[in-house]
Amino acid sequence: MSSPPSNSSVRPGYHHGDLRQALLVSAKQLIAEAGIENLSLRRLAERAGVSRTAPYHHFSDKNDLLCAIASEGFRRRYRAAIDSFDDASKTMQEKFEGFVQDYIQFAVDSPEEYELMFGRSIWKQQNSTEELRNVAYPCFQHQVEMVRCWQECGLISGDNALRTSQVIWGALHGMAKLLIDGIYTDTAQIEDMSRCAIKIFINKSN
Amino acid sequence: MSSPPSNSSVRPGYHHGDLRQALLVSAKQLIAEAGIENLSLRRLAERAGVSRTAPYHHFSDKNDLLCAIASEGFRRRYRAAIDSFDDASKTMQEKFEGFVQDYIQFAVDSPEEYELMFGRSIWKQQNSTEELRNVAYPCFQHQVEMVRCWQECGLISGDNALRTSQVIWGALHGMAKLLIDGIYTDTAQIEDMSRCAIKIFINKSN
DNA sequence: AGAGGCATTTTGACACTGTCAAGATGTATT
DNA sequence: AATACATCTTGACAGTGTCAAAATGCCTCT
Repeated sequence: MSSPPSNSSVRPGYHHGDLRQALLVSAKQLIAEAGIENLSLRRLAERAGVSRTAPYHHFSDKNDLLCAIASEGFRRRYRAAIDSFDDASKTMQEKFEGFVQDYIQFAVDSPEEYELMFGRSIWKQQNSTEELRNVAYPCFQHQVEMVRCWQECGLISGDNALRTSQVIWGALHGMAKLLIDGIYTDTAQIEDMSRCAIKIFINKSN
Repeated sequence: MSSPPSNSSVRPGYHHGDLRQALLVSAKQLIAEAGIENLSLRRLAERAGVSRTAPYHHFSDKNDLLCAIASEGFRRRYRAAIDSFDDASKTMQEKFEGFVQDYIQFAVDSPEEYELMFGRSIWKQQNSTEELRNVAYPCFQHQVEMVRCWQECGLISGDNALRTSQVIWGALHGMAKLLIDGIYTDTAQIEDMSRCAIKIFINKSN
């Protein structure tokens, strides 16, 4: 019954101040620690020091919560990708290599967050929130535009940017998934794999 | 309660006939209908006409059941891949194109089964059964060997068969996942995407 | 034949989960 | 101060996977 004082946060208002934010923070923690499948709203509430149903006043659903976390992830990824691509001190090839390596590295460094962002749970059916779509689609779009640039400058072959982008993203996504899902077990090969992928996608004439 | 099975085949245990097989069949049905996340052992048992805990005498775990189903999938996939690759009437290029298209098609046709076979649930941690590993690893290995052949005959570039195979499989897996997870929504583009992937991976000189 | 042995199945229970309906609480507005 | 409102809690329901103990039916050995 009486829950332990539950350390963690300082509560400004007596109504916990900002539960929504606290939940998001705790959720990201829990996910990073124990994986998505081990995230339960009840434990989350307990960790935040509130009752089991308190979260329902800030998120309509468990799915709603997950979408909010994923949205944050996409925002971060998007910004990182833009910053890297707009870095004037890099050549186009360096940008491409950076994109590939950063992508894989992100997935390997934050497997649970990656799983959440691209997993089936939030994209299948009508599960995706409008907020999630509003931040994720531009992120996908940006990848297509980068590929178009790399094609126009001759770094990458092919004429259809969308198709090429789908294949390249597919490759990165697939390798990332196979790695973090435990099918590619040897994580020491990551760098080699990335290099091999880069070599395949870049025009041979360069 | 019911009269003895006067008809049909001989089987070991007489209680149900062959519960294990019946469970596998029902499970595949349920998965195909409602997805993996909606498969519960209890509903499965109910559909098979037994009590909730009966399945536990044929599968140690829910995970054990899932691994058994996935194993079947791998066996089927493996045989199909071998048959296709050993078809003497095909050129090497036709074999490669067939491999790519068949792979994507399999995933799109049986999304739930594909999800189960390559999803994180059974591969993460120590979840994978020995039986599963014994049938899946040769399947993966076979892909590497095919890539080695395609490299040796000059169809595909690169010298390291393992790395190249990882990238190619990654691409197929990634595209498949993005499709069946609902991120690539336009399924009409599947064929175009496959063609684009083939074009990228095949040596330009051909 | 009978009797034990064993695989199979069931009933009951436990600890979880997400989520809804009502009520209680504190804060803000009038 | 009184009222409105957002927030939080308690209680409850229907699920879930899984364990322990008991019941059932078939097989084999003597």
